[in-house]
Amino acid sequence: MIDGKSERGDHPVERRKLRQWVLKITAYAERLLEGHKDLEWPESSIRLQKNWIGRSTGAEVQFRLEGHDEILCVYTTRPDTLFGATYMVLSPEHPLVDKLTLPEQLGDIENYKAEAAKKSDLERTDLAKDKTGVFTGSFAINPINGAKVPIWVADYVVMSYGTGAIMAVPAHDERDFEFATAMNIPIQQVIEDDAASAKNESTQLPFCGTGTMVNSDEYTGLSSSEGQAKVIANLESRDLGSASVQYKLRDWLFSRQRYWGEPFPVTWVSKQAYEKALAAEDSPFREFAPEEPITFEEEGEVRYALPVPANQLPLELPEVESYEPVGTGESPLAGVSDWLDVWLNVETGATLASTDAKPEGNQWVSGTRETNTMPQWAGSCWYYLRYCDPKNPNNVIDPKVSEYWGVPDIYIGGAEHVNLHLLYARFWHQVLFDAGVTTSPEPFPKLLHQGMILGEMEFTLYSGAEGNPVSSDTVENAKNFTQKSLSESEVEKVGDSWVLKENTAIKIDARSHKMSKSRGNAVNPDKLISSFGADATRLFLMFLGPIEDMKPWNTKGIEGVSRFLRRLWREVVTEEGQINSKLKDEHETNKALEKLLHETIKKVTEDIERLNFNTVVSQLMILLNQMVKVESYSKDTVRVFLQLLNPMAPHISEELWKRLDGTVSISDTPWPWFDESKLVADEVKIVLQVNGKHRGELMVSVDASKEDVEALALNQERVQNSIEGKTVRKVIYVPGRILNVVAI
RNA sequence: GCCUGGAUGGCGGAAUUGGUAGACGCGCCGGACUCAAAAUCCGGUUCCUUCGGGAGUGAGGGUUCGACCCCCUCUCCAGGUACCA
Repeated sequence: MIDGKSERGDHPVERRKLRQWVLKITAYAERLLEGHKDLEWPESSIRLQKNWIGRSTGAEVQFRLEGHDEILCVYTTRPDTLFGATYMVLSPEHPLVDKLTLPEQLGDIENYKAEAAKKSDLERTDLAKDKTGVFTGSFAINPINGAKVPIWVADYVVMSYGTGAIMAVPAHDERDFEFATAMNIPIQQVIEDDAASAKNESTQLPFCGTGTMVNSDEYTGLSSSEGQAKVIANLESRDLGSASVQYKLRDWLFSRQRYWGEPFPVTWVSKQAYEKALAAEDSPFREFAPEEPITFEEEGEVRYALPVPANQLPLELPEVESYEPVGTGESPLAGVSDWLDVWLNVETGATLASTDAKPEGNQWVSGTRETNTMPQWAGSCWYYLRYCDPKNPNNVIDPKVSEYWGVPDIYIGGAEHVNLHLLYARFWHQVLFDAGVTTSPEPFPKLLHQGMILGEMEFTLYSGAEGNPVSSDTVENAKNFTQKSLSESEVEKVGDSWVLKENTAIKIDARSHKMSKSRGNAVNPDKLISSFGADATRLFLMFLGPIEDMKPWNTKGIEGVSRFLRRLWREVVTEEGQINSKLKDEHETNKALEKLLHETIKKVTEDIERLNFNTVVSQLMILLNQMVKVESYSKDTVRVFLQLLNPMAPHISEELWKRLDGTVSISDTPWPWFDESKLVADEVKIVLQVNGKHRGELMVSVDASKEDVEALALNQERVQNSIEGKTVRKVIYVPGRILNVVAI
């Protein structure tokens, strides 16, 4: 939406009350938080969901109203600041606003409400700079000390959180402080900042932390946390409040006013029809009927939501000529009258189009189908279960099948899904778990966010109106300058910045951008595959860097992995298509190569487990480089190499495997194992340091003692030179790694 | 504003437990092969250097025999989020 108009088509946008369906995700808020502890997810993603669910603890406090019988209930996380409540605020939509508005304030309040209604939620928060509000003329009584506090209406309080009303404590809340200052409302300090007091300073208001209570009668001197408990206890004893937990999470609006999407399996009927449908013991309607009927009033008549019985499912969308809106804000389905209006048999559930004549018998009643449809989440929240049992006509998934397959081992997806899909799917899964459909409590035990691949590095030169080049660090708004993209040969790096070669005073903007159509920097994988093959393309994507990182693309880099694969091919197959004669039938005899092979098995196995694919590729390159260097090696060594490569480059590894007399497919062979004993060398390299500085290295046998190594080290010329004229104070020896001589 | 990541050669990155910083690859430089090119192979490639060394992982400080790694302060970049009482 831009300036009150839709971005597409420029239509005016307005808010309208609509009948909607919501899923009660708030009932699972606690479960969704609780479940986090068993998830192997990035810390930051768990934190994101936690913040989104937004659990807070505090108290509901009841304020009596002067001259009214109603009670004004507010939610606060800081009952310890109750003595500092110098005014109250109602959200403009709060139901008590009209009642509390005195006649002389009526005009102002009405105007203010109208203004607030015009603003979208976004605008209301966008215009957060200056606080606005209007006094109602009424007062509330503070339950803790009987003080009379004025009641205001302001849009910085929203109806959808807590009770839609607050007690305002300007001394200890930034927003209230801002508002009170603007409206000239008294500010009463009731908490002291302990850190400031310790330094003999006075508390800087607004002070929003916890501290020591002051100006609070018998509570003065208590810590915030003690005070909170005592204030709540006091209120509870007088039935004027109670401890309370609130969530930011709202119930989930699950209906859409469009054609596409699963229609809600509900028929709206009269009260008589509804009761009749549920009366019979064996009624097919009973299975899905809610405990309390769901109703709404339409043109003075109350309509009852009768669930479509199982024998009528699935309810499918009607074939229609047009998906155009009907103009009322309802779904296009509301215009498909031969689908919309039905004759319903309240005993059997049978449903006929209303274009047919009404069948005989008083068990047939008229009904109207629900026209809202479901959002795409209706499918995306459980597909991973359904994939395991896609043809099951009776259930989402057979619980036995669910138990066999379990849930996805790992979910790889963007972080933008954390507060949408991943939260929604967890909710659905928990509901299905409670219903006994699935046997695992959580759908995605392990989560990984892959990083985005950016376009190639671009060098951009900015020029002013006269075509004069401008240094990029002086450019604040790029739109005011002409941009020219430069090739790498026109720029060079000086210090930390990229500059123009011909004028090194001009800095160049050098960065990678998101791949996008508009920028034209997208890379077509089909082209890569046709030039380099699918194996090289896969391998390069993995070689680029850590999977979670955002990385710039560099098409030239694919040459490297392509060469690696071609070199491997040449190692195994000669130009004539024969197996290379350097590959021997006997077991590996080259000790050094065998050691490297086992190191590679270990590293590849562990790195795949950790999803460190880039280092898997590096390690395989190291091994191949060594194989190329030596004169000959065993076919077994190549076979293991191919097995390790197989998950990364399945085609070439399978082909070479077959050429090495592989009878079964390489992917059916067991993963190679490494022999710990093959990893230990007879000799190890010890790095020699003097005062932490590298001063040479030494090969010693693995079981050399500290004394032996020390003696050898002190014999080295470079070591001697470094300690000349100094006294050796200490020698630190890390077996197999390092010997550090500390000399002063 | 707040929260979360991150910063290492010309570039992508490696260093998994505090123990040789720059693995592996790209690019670049030099050479071999070739009539030539492609392909391939060999050598070099952090910076400075008086060739002994010295400096170096965004900046500054600290802990340690030893710090890319731990602690403090700051800068920049990326992502998320915002009247939630």
